[in-house]
Amino acid sequence: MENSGTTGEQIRLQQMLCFALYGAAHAFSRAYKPRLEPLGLTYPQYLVMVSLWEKDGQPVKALGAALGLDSGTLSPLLKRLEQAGLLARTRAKADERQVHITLTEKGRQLQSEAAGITPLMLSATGCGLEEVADLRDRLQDLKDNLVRAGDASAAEHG
Amino acid sequence: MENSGTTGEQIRLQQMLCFALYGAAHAFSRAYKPRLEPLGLTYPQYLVMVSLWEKDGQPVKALGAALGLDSGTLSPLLKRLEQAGLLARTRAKADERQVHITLTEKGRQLQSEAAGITPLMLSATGCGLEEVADLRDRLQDLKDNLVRAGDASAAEHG
DNA sequence: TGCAATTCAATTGCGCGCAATATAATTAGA
DNA sequence: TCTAATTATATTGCGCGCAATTGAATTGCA
Repeated sequence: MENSGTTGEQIRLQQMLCFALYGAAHAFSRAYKPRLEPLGLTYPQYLVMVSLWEKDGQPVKALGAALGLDSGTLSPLLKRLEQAGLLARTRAKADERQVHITLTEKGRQLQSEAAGITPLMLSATGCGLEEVADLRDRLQDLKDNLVRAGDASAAEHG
Repeated sequence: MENSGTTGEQIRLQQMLCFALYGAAHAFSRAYKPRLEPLGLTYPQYLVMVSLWEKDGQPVKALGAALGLDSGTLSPLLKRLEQAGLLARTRAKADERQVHITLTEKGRQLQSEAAGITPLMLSATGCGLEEVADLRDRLQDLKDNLVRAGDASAAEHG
């Protein structure tokens, strides 16, 4: 378990990895907030924009796979970014089920406005580059393990 | 910043610590879900119960401080747990502004039903005990740094 | 003592995050 | 070819998470 104590011990919030993760994730979101507010973005919207700056023209499905989100989350979020004039949603001609997300000029320009955020956030972590990279890699492995464990137990039970 | 690349490089989602954290936190919540469903708890509700199992009779304020949540989140959540018969909310006689949260017998009994979850989650992480403890401590430090940075910049700007 | 400032909890409003469902387009198979 | 299954996206409903506001109780200070 995530409780690193002996079997039978009382679980303590402060001992739980999941709670440390929960708190750190929220802390990140709160730390980003005042930096993203001038850009008119929420933190999840910022992650979507980062994904689009990296690869423009993705269909919703691919964006969802990159971000780990489904259409129930992305559809309304993308609608808000479209309303804000940052992107366009266009039905693919080849397959009309797909909607491709394309940045507008305004959406592309936002990248340079956001460029200053990353160094500010790095300094807010109080960590060095290798420390950040190491933590990131550990968290990616942890996530992969949790997902795999979920898949395995789902497979067992039908 | 959290991007460990050279200055001026394109930010990539997969390089960002904040995104790894975001994904791992969601993965934890998803992994807990099938284990908590039989108990009728959501993941945040489970964290509240863990806090109450550890220390019963806390006022809402103290619970919020322990969990990093405010009354806007806790009030409705606690109301649901009360409806489920797991806890009671009682106005403190000494200070009628405070509401103390006390577990019911059913709420206390749920602890033993939940006892099996922790070892299952530990194995789902695919990590050893020291690895889990180390990651937890790093995340707690990271959170503290992010909170401090936020406090500092808030103090600067009034 | 009396009144302003503070504190605690609840409420409102909005944006995720996700399960479940709906709808439309495409593919696969009899 | 005609239909059943699958796929992509959107919608609905509910529970967080948080800012802003409200209302009531308490504290502090003149």
